[in-house]
Amino acid sequence: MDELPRISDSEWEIMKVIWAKSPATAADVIHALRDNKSWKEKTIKTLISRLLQKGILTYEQVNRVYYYTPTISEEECKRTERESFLQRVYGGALKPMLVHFLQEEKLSSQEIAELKKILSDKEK
Amino acid sequence: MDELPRISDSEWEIMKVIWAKSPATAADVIHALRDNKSWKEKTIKTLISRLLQKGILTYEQVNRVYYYTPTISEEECKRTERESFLQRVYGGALKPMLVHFLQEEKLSSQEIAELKKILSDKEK
DNA sequence: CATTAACGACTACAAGTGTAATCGATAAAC
DNA sequence: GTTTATCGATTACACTTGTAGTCGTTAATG
Repeated sequence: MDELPRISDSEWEIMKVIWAKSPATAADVIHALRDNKSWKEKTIKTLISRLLQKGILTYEQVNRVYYYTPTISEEECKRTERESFLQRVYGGALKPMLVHFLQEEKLSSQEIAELKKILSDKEK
Repeated sequence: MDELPRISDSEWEIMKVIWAKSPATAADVIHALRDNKSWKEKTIKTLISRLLQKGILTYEQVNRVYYYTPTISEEECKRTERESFLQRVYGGALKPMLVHFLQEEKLSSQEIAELKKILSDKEK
């Protein structure tokens, strides 16, 4: 993969569904998003088409049903997004970003313990 | 401020300069970005105009020199971006996002210590 | 078989973005 | 004073994004 194309906000919604249910049909996606998104079916179809064009999805046709599969892993996309967010908003400065998130958001004490453990492990 | 408009990637570059040097002229921005961005002056002017239109900048004219000032604080914009990133990519799940960042990126042992302290304080 | 329903393909269209160039006014330089 | 250099305002233009609608084919229904 030479250059990974941008995935827009709306496209992310589609991708999250398809990553979760890997060979997914358009109907699957429509069904999965029916409740939390007020998109028309056609809108979802359009987004899927664009993801195909961008090469982020492929499909396999079985009895005239299209099964869509991601060509990029969710982890890879997430990493790209993390990098781009970190760069764009914090100029790449990791610690200040983490501090903001930690101070701003809520975490259970169990989650805090896990994070501390990760940090300790990292400390080596 | 009712609805805060989106700040695009390029616009962020401009804003970072202006936040850093609060009443800034176009020349200041052009100068600050000359090295790491290959934008033409006109491009920077356009971006500044759009930020004005969006109401994210105001200007004060002193002897035909325009001094631009942000109307929104950097912290507020960062918070918005953090929220949007967290929501879009991780569906709002804070801990997994933090785990990814912690595992993937480099931190000095001092930074690790600081983060652990923040976590401990949070634990209360 | 003919009608209809469903699906993907193609078309639509305005707003936002990246990336500038041109225009018009005015200030600085001769 | 006239020319020129600046500066912001206006215009340009293709691509992306959000948000669908229409078309043509084919499958299911009757």
